[in-house]
Amino acid sequence: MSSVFKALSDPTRRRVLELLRDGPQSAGDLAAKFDVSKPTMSAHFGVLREANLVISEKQGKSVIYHLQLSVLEDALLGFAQIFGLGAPDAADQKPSKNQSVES
Amino acid sequence: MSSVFKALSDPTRRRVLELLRDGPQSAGDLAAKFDVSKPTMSAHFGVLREANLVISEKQGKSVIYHLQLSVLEDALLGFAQIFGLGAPDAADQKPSKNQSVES
DNA sequence: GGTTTATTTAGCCAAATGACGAATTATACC
DNA sequence: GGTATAATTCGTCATTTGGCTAAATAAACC
Repeated sequence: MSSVFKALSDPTRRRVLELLRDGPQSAGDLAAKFDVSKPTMSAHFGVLREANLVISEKQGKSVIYHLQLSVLEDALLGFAQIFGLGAPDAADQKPSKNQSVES
Repeated sequence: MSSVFKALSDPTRRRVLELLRDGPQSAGDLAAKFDVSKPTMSAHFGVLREANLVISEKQGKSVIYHLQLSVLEDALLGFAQIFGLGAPDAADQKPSKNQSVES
């Protein structure tokens, strides 16, 4: 769980996740979209993999990365819920925090 | 914005935010709840302050820290929304991602 | 003014992080 | 088998991070 937030703390890695939102991509295709070396990107992928934010699947000589949305969801919304945040949708005015979150 | 995720990447700092959820607290009172030295805690407070996740108010010889919930909300839910996450409350079954987030 | 109390700053250290180029591994292609 | 391509591992480096103790600052109290 801490590994997820650690992974999210780097802008390059957050960007990778955003790119993966549009569908699985190979390590090379992803790396091509960044200004850093491939070994560096590989290290970033490793951090994301270890946090289970992505899974990798070897296909031919490529490695395809898939986003694991559920892990991101659990971390982000799980943590948000601790603070009574989340679900800014009821009607369309924020009902603020009168939902008796504490007590 | 990146500073917020950076701040959230440390478990001690996340814990500080959780404690602050129950109301403002002095630096000393907060520090007493952790196993690290006060200077170390002061550095953590500095990171949280710089990310605007907390604000500090000097009161007598103490410094009172307040949680800035809105900043946490913007970062967490804002980022979650990029992925079509958020609001797991409609009725009570997750309607999953049929909300046509992309296309 | 001097002392205690609360917090931060200064200076240091070890470990982790993000970056690189070079070398390695693994697969495909001829 | 040999070569090209894709990705990772290795070794190195500079910077950042999180921790500490000691010193400095700030406010209250006698």
